Amino acid sequence: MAKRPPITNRVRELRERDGLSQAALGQAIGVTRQTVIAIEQGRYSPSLESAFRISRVFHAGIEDVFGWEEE
Amino acid sequence: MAKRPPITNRVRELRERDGLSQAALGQAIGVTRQTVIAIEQGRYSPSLESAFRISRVFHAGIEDVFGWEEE
DNA sequence: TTTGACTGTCAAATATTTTTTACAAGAATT
DNA sequence: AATTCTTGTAAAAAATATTTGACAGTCAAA
Repeated sequence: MAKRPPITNRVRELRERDGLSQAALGQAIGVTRQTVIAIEQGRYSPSLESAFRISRVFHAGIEDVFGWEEE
Repeated sequence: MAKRPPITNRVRELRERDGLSQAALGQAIGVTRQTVIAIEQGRYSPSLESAFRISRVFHAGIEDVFGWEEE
């Protein structure tokens, strides 16, 4: 990836709110721990599929978890 | 891609509602015509970034355009 | 009947996301 | 002190998304 995507997310905040480890969240949505780390750190934006799974774990909508920074 | 993703979308419907060609939509969101075709046909799900851009073109939220099929 | 705009397909190449494996360090517990 | 859980890093490989270029069919308009 060239640059950080114009997408923000509250994954870490919500994950800690629910007392989940990165590994546990990864398992819940079907990705590895490293993927969770990369998403939390904003190193890349997840697939739409991962984004849906993540938001559903938190019983939220995608746009409650992920934000769009206008360019 | 192995299988179709569990994601539905109303891109074609909204695009036609707004009288946009596939090429015009692609240009508006910064992807090629072939990418728009593939998304409309559900051959693969877009990146979260493309999904945001698409929904904003239609002045809608992501979940107004893309649907999640529970598995 | 030809031209242009639109949609579709296909294959190969490139870019990005995700996995796998391994190693390291801090905090809490035993 | 040793163990366990958690987070972090890194690099290579694999999977998936996207691009590029080319060719083809339909339809409406000129």
